[in-house]
Formats: sequence, structure tokens, C-alpha cells
Amino acid sequence: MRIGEIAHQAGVSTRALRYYEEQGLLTPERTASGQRTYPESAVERVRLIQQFFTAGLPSRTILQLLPCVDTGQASPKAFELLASERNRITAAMADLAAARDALDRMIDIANHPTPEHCPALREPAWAPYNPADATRTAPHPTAARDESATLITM
Amino acid sequence: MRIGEIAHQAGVSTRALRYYEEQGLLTPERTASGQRTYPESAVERVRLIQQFFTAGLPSRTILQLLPCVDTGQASPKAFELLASERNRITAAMADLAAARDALDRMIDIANHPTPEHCPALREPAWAPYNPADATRTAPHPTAARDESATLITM
DNA sequence: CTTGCCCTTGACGTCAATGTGAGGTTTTAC
DNA sequence: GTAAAACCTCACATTGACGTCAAGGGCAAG
Repeated sequence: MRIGEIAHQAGVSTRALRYYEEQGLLTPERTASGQRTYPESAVERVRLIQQFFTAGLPSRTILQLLPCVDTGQASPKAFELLASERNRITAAMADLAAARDALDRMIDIANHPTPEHCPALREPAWAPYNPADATRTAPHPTAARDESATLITM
Repeated sequence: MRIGEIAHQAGVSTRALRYYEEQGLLTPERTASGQRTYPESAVERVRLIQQFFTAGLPSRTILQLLPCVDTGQASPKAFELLASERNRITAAMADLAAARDALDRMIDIANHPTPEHCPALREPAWAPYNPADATRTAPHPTAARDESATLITM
């Protein structure tokens, strides 16, 4: 299959496929005239690559992980990478959940014309922003993200 | 409080705070000499803004949402925005979960020396990538993302 | 042979949230 | 008073996964 067909079936642009090749993620054959030829299995591979990109993995990391997909083997280094990326994703999901909760509170508030009946207003999440003060605040410990490669099961 | 103090307490750079102001997200007072002065409540506001940024909301969208945070009111348009962003986040969480599952399968496989005992190998998720074929594939319907503003409860 | 579509490489553009440095002013500490 | 630290504006640099245009070659149909 040529590049256009793969692009269509996998739902990506031909530009993206050439980019993947440039990054070493995909290595199509070439015809005598230089045109790329992909095996049927490339469609699934492209979908997997896209899934990783969507999850925020950089191409360099995906490049390190793809051999494990093929061989089913993971060197200690690759294993550490797998674990740390898994943790990154879990943390990102928690961040998303927190933001979604914030949106939910806003939706809740906006849905209730009378604040008395609004559950979200019983625990005031945000102080009103009034740029007309000049007092001080006690320092609040900003939560640091765990960057180690220990596997967090969740 | 001046910009450095806010930056420290909120855990962001002063550059970021100036950027937020440029985007209209934060409007500090100014001293006679031109230095920015923030109210105590700005720390919380910056944390909220950061939360939204982390969730992938662009500054333009945050700018539209912040008034709702302050007033507790949401115009129909703002409401639609709230709903669609909520859905975006939910979809992103699903994408992350899918990628995490893929990593989990890889971890599973790498953990089991004998494929017979590996649960992840019983449903072959990926075809082996072999760039040495030239066959055809039946088209596979790529799932389209729901872009409407209907509220998906999850 | 030519029309038309798909392919090639190359290189510059995009977008968004910052980083970074220059060059100058204000505040703070001694 | 003076020096260090923090602040100001302006403006260019970065990063990553592509988009987009340019200039040309390959290939089936009529």
C-alpha cells in the first residue's frame, strides 16, 4: 500500500506519516522509483503511534517503546520508561479530573439560580478575585509531582 | 503583593504572570512607579488558571470562563462552552486511559517470560509490524469524536 | 501523448505557553 | 549613599507535531 492509502485508513495525513518516518517510528519499503510501500500491518501501527501521541508521549519516547511492542521484551531501561510514562499518564488523568471538577462546580453554580440550593457553593472553592487589596498570605505548599519510575497502581 | 511573591506562592514564573496579564486573565493594580500589585486572592486565581492550562484549555477559552467564576453566572454561550470543555476533558481522559492500557499490556507482556501465562497475550492487540508485504486491508471505521456541546455525564 | 492524480524532497510557517537576554528603573538592605 | 535585588518593557528563541507551498517525477487511462 502506498502512503495515501495508509493515511486514509489510519485517519492521519501523509505529512504525518512522513514525519513518523523521519522520527524513525515507521520504516516503509521503497519501490524502484522511490515511492513508499507499507505493509498492511502499518495501519495498526500508525493507530498505536497516534494513541501514544494523543497521550502526550513525545516521539523520542515512542521510538524507545516501539521495539518492546514488537519483541515483547523490555530491557530494564525500557521497563523504567514504561513505568514512568504510565505514572505520567495517571498524573495527567488526575489533573484532568481536577479541572473537570472545577468545571462541574461552575456548571452546578450556574444551574442554580438561588445559591442556597447549590451544593457547590457550600464549600467555597475560589475566593473572589478583587484587585484592590494589599495583604499577605501564608505560604501554601505546592504539591510536587512524583517523577520516579515506581509503578503506581490505580 | 508584588509579582515575585505571587509567582513564588503560586509556583509559577513571573514571566507566566505577565503573560496571563497580557492575555487578560489577570489584572493587577499598579503602583505609581509602574510595579504590579496583586491582591492575596490572586494566588488562588493563578492556581485555577494553571489548572485549566494543565487540562489543555487555551487562554482564550479560560478568558471566557473566568467571568463565570467571579459572577457565578453563565450566559447560554458560556454554558455551552462549559459543557463542550467538559466533554473535551472527558474524551481526553478516555484517550489517556486507552494509552495507559496499551502500556499496561506491554508491561504485562514484559513481565511474563513465558507467553503462556500472560493474560495480555490472549487477546492480540497489535499485529506484528513486518515491512515486507503488499496486500490490502478492509477499511476500518475510525471512531469520530463527538464535538457537540451536549453534556456527557461520566 | 497527454491529462490528472498521486508521489517525491525541501523548506518555511504555525500555535501557545513560556524561556531568555538586553537595557534600564525602583525598592530594599546595609 | 550605595550596592544588590527585584522590577519594568521589548523582543527574539524554543519546542513539537504537524500544515502548506513549491517544483518536479511516476503512473494508469483515454
